[in-house]
Amino acid sequence: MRPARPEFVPDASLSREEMETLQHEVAAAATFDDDLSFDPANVSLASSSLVPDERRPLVAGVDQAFLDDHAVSAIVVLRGGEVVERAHAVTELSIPYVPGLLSFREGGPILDAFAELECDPDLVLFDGSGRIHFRQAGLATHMGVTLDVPAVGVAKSLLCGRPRESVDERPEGWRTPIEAADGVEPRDVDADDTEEFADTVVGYAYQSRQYPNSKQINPLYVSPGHRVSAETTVDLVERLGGEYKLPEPTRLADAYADDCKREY
DNA sequence: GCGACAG
DNA sequence: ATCTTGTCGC
Repeated sequence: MRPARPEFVPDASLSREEMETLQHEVAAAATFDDDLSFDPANVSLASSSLVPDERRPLVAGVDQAFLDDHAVSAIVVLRGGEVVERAHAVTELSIPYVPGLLSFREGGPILDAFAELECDPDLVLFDGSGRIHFRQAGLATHMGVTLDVPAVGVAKSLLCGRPRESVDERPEGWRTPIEAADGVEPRDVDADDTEEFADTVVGYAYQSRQYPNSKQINPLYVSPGHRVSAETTVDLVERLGGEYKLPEPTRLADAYADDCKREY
């Protein structure tokens, strides 16, 4: 799979200011409404289904592992509970991690792995934020727009924005909106409605797992990457959840990245 | 100036 | 993200 929008491919050699300018363009090109090729209700981890394969989406999980200055980017594609393809790439890293600019460090390596992928996923889960980002252009948004594929971001901690309610000690399945507050810029520069933008729901905190008598687990922070709404994003992550905290596609990609790293 | 900050 | 054994609990 190759970039549909080459002009948005993250370039690690850009200046910080140029990176932020590109992020504004990516955010302007992003769609935070549902524009899917499938019915979210047909998303499940069941290995067999009465629903014909054509209507069961190919869902990909993407994750990375690191060794010194190299990134191992891994992609695992599922149809229901079955793995239908895996791909990976080892890429040299050129810049350090900077909060808010993650896609410029890891985006290129991820696209290298996508170049190795034969199929075209109907949905991709990324490890990081999408719309929950200072300029509404987190890793999932940047990659989703560049590949023009429905994308969601799944992060283990909150980059910015504000949970509507406290996220402490919540039961499995619980969710609460993440509002833009003052940490997220509006996309429309001409808008004079920045006050109400603060109430915009840019994602959700979602308690995917909780063990009975064990230490409290932190929620996941999910957000739209591209071509999916915040509400559908949580629904999809819920439907793709298995026995662990991370949704199955992400968890499998995580394990596959580690495997590739060991034998490298 | 202070605090916050995906992976 | 990564360096890492045992250990507590379902």
